[in-house]
Amino acid sequence: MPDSDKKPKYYLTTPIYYTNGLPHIGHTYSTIVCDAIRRYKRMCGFDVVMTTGADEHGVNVERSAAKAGKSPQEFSTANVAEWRKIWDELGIQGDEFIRTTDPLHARTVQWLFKLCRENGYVYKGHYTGQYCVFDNAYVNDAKAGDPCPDCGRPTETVTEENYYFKLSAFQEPLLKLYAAHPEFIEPESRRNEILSFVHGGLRDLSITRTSIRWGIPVPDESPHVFYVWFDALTSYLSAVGGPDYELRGYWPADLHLVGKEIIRFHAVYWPAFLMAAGLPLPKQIWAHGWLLMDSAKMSKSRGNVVRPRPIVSVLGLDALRYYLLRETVFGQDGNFSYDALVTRYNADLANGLGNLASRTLTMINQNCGGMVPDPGKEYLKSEKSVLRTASRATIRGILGNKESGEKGSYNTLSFSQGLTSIWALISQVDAYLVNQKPWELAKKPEEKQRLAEVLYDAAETLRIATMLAHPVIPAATEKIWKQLGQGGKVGGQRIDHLEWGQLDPGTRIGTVEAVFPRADHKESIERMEAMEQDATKPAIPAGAQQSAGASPAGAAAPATAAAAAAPAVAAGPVKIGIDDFTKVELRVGQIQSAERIAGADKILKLMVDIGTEVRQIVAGIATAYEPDKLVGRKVVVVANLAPRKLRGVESNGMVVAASVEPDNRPVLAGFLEDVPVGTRLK
RNA sequence: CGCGGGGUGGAGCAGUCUGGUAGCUCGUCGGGCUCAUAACCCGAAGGUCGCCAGUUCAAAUCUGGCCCCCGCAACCA
Repeated sequence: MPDSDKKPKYYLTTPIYYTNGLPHIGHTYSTIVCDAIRRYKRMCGFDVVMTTGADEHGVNVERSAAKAGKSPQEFSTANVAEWRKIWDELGIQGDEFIRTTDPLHARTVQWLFKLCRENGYVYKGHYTGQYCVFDNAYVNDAKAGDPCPDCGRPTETVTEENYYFKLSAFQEPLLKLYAAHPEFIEPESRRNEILSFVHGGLRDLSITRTSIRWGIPVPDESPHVFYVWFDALTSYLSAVGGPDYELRGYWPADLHLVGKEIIRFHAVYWPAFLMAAGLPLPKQIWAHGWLLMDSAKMSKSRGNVVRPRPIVSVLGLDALRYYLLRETVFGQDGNFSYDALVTRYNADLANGLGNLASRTLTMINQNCGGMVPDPGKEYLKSEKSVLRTASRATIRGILGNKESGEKGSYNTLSFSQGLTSIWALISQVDAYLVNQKPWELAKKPEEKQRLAEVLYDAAETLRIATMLAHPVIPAATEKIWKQLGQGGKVGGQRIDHLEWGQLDPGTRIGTVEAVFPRADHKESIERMEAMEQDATKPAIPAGAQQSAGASPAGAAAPATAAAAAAPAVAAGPVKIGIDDFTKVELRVGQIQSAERIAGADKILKLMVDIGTEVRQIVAGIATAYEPDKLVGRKVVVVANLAPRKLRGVESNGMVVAASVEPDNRPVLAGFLEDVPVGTRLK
């Protein structure tokens, strides 16, 4: 209502995700962190808008769509629907969901381009690179004559006309920006990285393509289409009104939360585009680290991808949220393992907060007639309660202190620190209860006053912990709030007005029930793993990446299009006919010599006698075999493989080896009987 | 000298910017309590903070050198 006009505005964004596959734990991490910040800011009285979205353009989508026999638009729409459904299940209420196929977004991109161009920061140029005609894509870093890494066909040197953005003109302005606003890039390590990158000089950026069709057209420049980053980054502006952003009043964004792999685009390109267009700059870019899989435990069950659904259905949404925000120091890389997840759940949520709520409220029910006891005005005013002092310190540590200028851990996104302090407070209440023994006080009528004091202290501290934890574990805290007999929603409270003593004596307690039932450690893990496997096997929409080896150990590498050059691996194993197999010429070869290649530690240069000739073959077996020990050994060779240069050395064939988990250690294929060199396998 | 992140009690981590008591969670052992979700509380064992040198009254923390591990990239046709 008119209220929202008065509230200060706060705008934060998740990256927009490349929707070629389904969200995994990494995407979930970024998004949940944003959601927690959003809830916190709401509780501080801000009019908050949080956006997330989908980056739908690019060659990979185009290709996956073709494979699925759909138009890119259809294909992408289906994926986006699935993403939205999952965010919905995860209780992420993004206020805006931006799609790059949205007409408003297209207009915004074109508008931004026009502004940059009018201001003289766009010029026409040429891009020359190695192009694979079959795959319809440029091959990065390939030299003339190199084959395509995807399909092995030769690439062609292609020159295409495109528009360049004069990024080079922004080196000084950017450095000035970073100097004037040290908080612009967080954390510090990332800021240093960007600083040195920009100091090293900036090259102009090609921002359009004529080789791609699935993208936003450049106005009046027919075959030109905008290239990923110019398109994707602009979505942050389109999400809050595009060219008419001033009407909505949310731009500039207060916070762009991104993964560390895409910090450069957000901290360098994006502000440069905006400066060129004369638009206001976002206030802060925060790069979080990656969530790495506990490889030893996960990889044996192949595929390192962990998805949110199984976790949520076994332990609940709050368990996942709590784990993600508590377990890793925000900004650094963290580990994910089911084992740690369940341990955290039981130790902190079930035994900690859940149990405290249960014991406190039960005692009030049993001894105080189900109403918050009244310790009397005098006690409430006095400084006697140790929990009062402790609570105040915790509140202050998390929310900060205006007078002293302390920021508070939530304000610096130090969620793990904030949560640690809340749980330390919870532990103090547990200790307090054991010391004060309210169950004994209850037996002595003369201790009635003391009993009221103790239980009031416990309940009030519980209330404070509940409010403080709410941004991170919204569902459970709402339940406890209700059990405490509090009106309204916790989420609707003003956390910045939180102080000791706001719990009214006489409040009737609600029904007490376990908020976080204890989980059986082993069984929970088994259930989650089983569900993960089930979900991975059958029909995930085409193009979903279920690969074992694709992105780094299933890491949280959300990213927008360009960063996620992840190969769109097609569906499951396809059966081939015998004729396909006979195309492969397998022969017995004998290694005549083997040597290391300078500067390469994984591959060996082999000379292999295959009967008709001696071939030079490069094999990736250096980590498992000593060169000298290979000489004379008989191996299986793919003899008709197209030549390929590896580390500058030409390889004419391939030595067949098993790739043994967990490290894909190569083990050479061979024969028990002696076989003449050159014999064909079929 | 390709880029980056690490090496802190059995495991996983904080602390390092702003030198001065090495902290947390889990696990182990012993004890207590019984209101509570077999929970909670107390205590104990366990660390030359990767190695070497330097600065300093004082170094996990600052400086220099070295070793090792992990991502990315290049090199697993």
